[in-house]
Amino acid sequence: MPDTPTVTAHGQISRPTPLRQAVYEALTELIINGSLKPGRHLVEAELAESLGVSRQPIREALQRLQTAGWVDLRPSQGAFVHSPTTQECAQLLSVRALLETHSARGAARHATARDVARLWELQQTGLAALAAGDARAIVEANAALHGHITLLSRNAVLDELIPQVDRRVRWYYMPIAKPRGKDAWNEHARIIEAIGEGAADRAEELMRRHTRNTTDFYCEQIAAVAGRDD
Amino acid sequence: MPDTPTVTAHGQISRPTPLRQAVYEALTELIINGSLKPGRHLVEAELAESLGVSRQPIREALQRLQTAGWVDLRPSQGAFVHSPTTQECAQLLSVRALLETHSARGAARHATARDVARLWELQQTGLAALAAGDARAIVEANAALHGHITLLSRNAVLDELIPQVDRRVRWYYMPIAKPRGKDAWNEHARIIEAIGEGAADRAEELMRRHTRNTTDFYCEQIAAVAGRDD
DNA sequence: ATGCAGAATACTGTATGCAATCATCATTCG
DNA sequence: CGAATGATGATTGCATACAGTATTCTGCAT
Repeated sequence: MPDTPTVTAHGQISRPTPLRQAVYEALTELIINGSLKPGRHLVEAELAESLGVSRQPIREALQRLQTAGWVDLRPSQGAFVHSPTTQECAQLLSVRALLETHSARGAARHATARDVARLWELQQTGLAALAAGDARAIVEANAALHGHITLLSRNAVLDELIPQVDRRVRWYYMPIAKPRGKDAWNEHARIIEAIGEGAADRAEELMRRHTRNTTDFYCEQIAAVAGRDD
Repeated sequence: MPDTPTVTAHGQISRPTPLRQAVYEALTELIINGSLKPGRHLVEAELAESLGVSRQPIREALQRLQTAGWVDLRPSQGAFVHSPTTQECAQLLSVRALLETHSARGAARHATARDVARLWELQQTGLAALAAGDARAIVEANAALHGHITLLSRNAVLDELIPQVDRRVRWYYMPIAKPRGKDAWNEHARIIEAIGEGAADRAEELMRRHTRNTTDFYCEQIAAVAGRDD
């Protein structure tokens, strides 16, 4: 994909994409897909050369990666890919549950018919991915759906905070996406219905249960795995 | 104060503080105390000169300031001090309520006697500031108390997220700190009691009411002011 | 063999310079 | 007289160079 100016879907004019942004996206991708493993020392000069840019945009991207929780930045030592603990994953999921529950309520209050139609489209995408058994596509569709619900909540603060939590959850979520899949997408359907009817309380409660189910499922899976090698 | 390595109170060895950190703190201070007003264009070269450093640390600090919500960073145009809308303040307060409620529950479950004693100390500091009528000190003590509760929740994710929300709330909160004061600190006392007894449910509920009261109070005040000049 | 001291190396932190981009203002044409 | 257009100055984005610090390796004494 060339870095020439492009036009977004909304007809917005595109400012030339800063390199630091491209670097940020490239690095998150490398971390998510496992090319850069947790704990690995990220040397600025290496990254700069392999991505074909200077150290400056690398440094700026690393700053953002730190606040997003992808890397740990230790003074005069450099950047290290963040190593998640199972404890942290559980905390991340529980915080996500809080925030998304709140956003479901907001979505139910603000969504238009058009918005809801879009949610059903995303739901279809997810079901297709589930049928195809593509874990990566499932996780992506899941993130897209949840992200759109957040958008519909019309809450700028949530919209800023949730991605920070959610993208990381997405990372940890990958291994359990398939087994959890069927139930999760049934729950999605009922949440969308509630949003479509503007039933704020019901949407909130359904989302609360949905995220709690996901959290529980995750913890069980982890416990099962931990039991094997402890 | 020289920047030679010193030893902190916890016996930790202090890595030399990067300039970007100092710049970050200096700029937040300037924004909070009003020297840099919302909407103002922050020119890198100006800041660099006035702080006596080069543009590089300034740029890195601006990156962090953006993710923390203090400034808006528009590509190839530079940084602008974020202009909060009343709507955004309300959203910020409601999200803070969610997160702090959750952290109060965690604190009640994990706090030791020593931790609780520390909370009472902070409470005393707050009462003293209240008696002195020093709005700035009140806000600071309030932030310190809430921050310590978050710490006690032993939840790394909350500990990372709440400051992002809380520091901004602190900013908006300044004007209403005094009138809200008395009630707020009474509520604090009961929350601390609940934490001391390890009563998670009660601590959670008290915190929920406390943050809701604060939110309501803020909205009323804003409405009153808006009524005047609309 | 083991622990320690010191030098060498590698990396980060900071400063500076140059090119690309944007906003502003004067100018010209309808 | 107003609007479109081109030139100019200011500012950001990126690259490179240098200084300070941490880590590692080697050699030596115990």
